[in-house]
Amino acid sequence: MTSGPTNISTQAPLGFKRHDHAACVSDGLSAAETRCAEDGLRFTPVRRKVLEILLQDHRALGAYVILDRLRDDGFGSQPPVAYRALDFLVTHGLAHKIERLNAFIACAHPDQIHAPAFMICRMCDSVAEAKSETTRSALAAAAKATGFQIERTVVEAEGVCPGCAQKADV
Amino acid sequence: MTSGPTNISTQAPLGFKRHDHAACVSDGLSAAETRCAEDGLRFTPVRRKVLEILLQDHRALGAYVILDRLRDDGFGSQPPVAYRALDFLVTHGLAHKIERLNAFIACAHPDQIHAPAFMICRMCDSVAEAKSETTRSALAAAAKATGFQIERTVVEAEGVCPGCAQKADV
DNA sequence: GATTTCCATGTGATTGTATAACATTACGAC
DNA sequence: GTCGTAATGTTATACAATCACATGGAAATC
Repeated sequence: MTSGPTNISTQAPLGFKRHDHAACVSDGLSAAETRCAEDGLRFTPVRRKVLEILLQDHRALGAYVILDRLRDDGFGSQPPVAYRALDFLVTHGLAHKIERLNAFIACAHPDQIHAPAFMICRMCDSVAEAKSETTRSALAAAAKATGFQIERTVVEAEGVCPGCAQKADV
Repeated sequence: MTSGPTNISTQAPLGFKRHDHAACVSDGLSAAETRCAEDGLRFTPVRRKVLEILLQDHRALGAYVILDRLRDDGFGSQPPVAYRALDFLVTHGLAHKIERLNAFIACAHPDQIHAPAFMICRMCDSVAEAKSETTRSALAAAAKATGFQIERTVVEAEGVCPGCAQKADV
């Protein structure tokens, strides 16, 4: 493969922006390795493979799609194989579940603790992760008023991404 | 049953607050009737029954639980019966889906258009609906920055409700 | 009032999502 | 090495959601 200093090797179709997508995958995997080493977690082959699969798309993948790809690579082929790896990744902040879609996506900011917010395009299925501290604090205020203790938040917006909006406007 | 003017007939265990729960059900049903009459919608027996079932709990019910209760009352027993009624209620703002639980709950403010936010207690499974305009606007700001057009939002907080927190503290 | 049309319901079958339960294997601590 | 624990493999099953098609009933049209 030819590659210059700022070569856009894999023209990522999605994520709302063009970017060097090969870097997403390798950076994501090495960030996860570092993180697991620091925290004494075992970044086993299945877990690594599932994260790699997730990193390849800026869209949410259903557990059974992931399972199919695992099977292709010679891993176990029953649902728990995929679900356990996904549980691990989600628990340790390396991936997120998109509740609206019953699907999973690699974390875009694995280096920091955060309460994520997502924007889901209903036309191209791409999913973007936003750091939404403001949203979180607004929720926290509402909860405080009633004495509710928040442990986890789900914030997902469904709509049309910039790219698809442009195409639809024509 | 004895009953005074402000009798709390059914001591509602949940919803984060004690209240006259019988009123929740009857008020909810009549609000729905009014609403459907105004908008020329058909508030059929199945739809009415499903809303009544939802109103009886301040918790989210899975589609199959609802289906079981429908069957007990002599309605159709196949999944589509429940899902169609739920679709109707959700579409017209009389109920909401809690994505985190893949379950449904009656709307607490059926009289106004709103983007709801929910607080889900992981200990007692009760769900409270908050009017959270601030949360919505925070999300809108984040979306505007990237050019994303929001059509629908999912805002759900999971944690511990005041009542359960108190019990756990002991 | 009969007919047409549309919407709602009933039913069977199927697909997708998720977990329970249990056997087996690999790893790390001692 | 062996022992406890964590991870994986596998079977089976529960729960969630939709498809496709038949039936029935209300309202609109004529």
